[in-house]
Amino acid sequence: MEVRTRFAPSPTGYMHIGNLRTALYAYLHARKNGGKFILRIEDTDQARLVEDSVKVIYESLRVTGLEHDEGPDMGGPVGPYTQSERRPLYRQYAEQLVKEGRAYRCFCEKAEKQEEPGEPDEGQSIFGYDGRCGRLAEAEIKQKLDSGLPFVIRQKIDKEGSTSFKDFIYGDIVVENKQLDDQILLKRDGFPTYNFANVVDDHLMGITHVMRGCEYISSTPKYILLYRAFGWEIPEHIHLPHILGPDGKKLSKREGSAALSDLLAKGYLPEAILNYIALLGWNPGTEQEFFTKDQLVGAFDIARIGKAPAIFDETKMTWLNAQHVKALSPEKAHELFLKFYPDTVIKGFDAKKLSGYIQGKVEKLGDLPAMTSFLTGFDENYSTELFVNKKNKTTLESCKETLTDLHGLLSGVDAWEFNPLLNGVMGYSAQKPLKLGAVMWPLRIALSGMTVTPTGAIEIAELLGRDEALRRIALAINRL
RNA sequence: GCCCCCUUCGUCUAGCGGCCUAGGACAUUGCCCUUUCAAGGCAGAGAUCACGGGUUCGAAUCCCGUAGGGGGCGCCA
Repeated sequence: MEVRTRFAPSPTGYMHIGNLRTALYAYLHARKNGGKFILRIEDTDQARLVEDSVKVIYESLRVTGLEHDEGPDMGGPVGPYTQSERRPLYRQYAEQLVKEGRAYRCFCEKAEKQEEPGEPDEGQSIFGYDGRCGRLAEAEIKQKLDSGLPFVIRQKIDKEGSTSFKDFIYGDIVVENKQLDDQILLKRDGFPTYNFANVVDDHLMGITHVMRGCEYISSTPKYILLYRAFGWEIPEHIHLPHILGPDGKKLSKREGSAALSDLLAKGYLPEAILNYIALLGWNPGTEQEFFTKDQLVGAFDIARIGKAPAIFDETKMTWLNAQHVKALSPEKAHELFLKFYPDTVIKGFDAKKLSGYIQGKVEKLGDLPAMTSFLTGFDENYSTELFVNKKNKTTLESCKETLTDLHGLLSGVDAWEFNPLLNGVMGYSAQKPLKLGAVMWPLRIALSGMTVTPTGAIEIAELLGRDEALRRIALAINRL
């Protein structure tokens, strides 16, 4: 049977990284098995519709390359793929259950959820519905209906016994039926709840593997009861452990890494993001950690998904991102860097050359402005203490001497290019004699005013150009 | 309150009864390289496998309990 997975986000306005991972796994599983990856929009909450948020979903899938085979934008054999357009279907199936006595109309007042949970009400549970409308007599129902009372449709759950299912990750899950609520299937406004729509749609759309966050694991028995009520085949259920923030709590927008857009803005490569989140809860069974998207497709296996929640560690993602940056072709890297360089760098310097020099050191593209600040934002008041370096045995005095020599030497260089510059400096260090590091250190400090730079002294000198480089060296000599 | 789930270095993880003196990666520390600080290479430190009982010749691996954490109990998804 063809594998069919789906990603079913609700349009909230941003792509949560946990949801993205769910999409990734569903995508990988479908691709790995030559199946179909379907996009379904779950917009059944009319009160929460966010303008343009469907676009965010399309855009997120596009930039990460998680292309779907069927969806609202391209159609497919089991459309429509937007739940708000499937309302008649849900009504039809809900009515069918009512007719069969597996669901009933409930005329009760809306039980507003308290915003502040506070102390749970003593005694009477605020949890669950007592099922009273399920015991209404035929005549009462007719009378309420005739008087135009609004109603919802609730699933009728026999409180005897228990219901179980086998989760692919978590194994057998058994729940006493008395724990199960007569959940609402169809809301007062005629829209289905998630609880109902997901079952109807997953079945109608032929989904073979239901992948979603493990917050649904407790309600899955209710879905199982629904599948049984309809006599539908139960798909494979694959509940995924959560991704947590550094504090071990839910990954929140405050961390600045909960949304895909945040990560992209910081300059993480889409492929690196996929690579990193794939490893949060899954491992290939080998020691490989660097994966392109295609390599993930090849290596992915739902059998190797773990059970424990994972903490999102931006440090490790940064490292992985650096690996992906290194793997880029120089042309591609430069093209991407261009989007992050300040205008002053692009206009004032050989940006292409710069990109080539620093590619191996870029961790995330958002660091580029700070990394290149020494070019345009040279701070002439840098501390002269920077010149003192134990390892290279440089002192303020030695640096002054070296720089004075270098200034004279470099002034005479014919072509201000990497090789002549390097040869000049190397010749000087050999002749002096001084360790190359002892020469390079003061030169680099003088040119950049920084102790750590994204590239070496010669490269910086070349990028700055003769006049500026010599000016900075002269400045350093004066200050020493 | 009731129910479900989870628990191996700081973090991501390997491990599915003997290969474990618990392996790898990030981070951290030190060394090396000397066409440069960095990057790269190498090495070290870091986990009484949450805790307590069992089962077994043998347990990180199986069973039970405890604790801690997470999730669910919405006319949200």
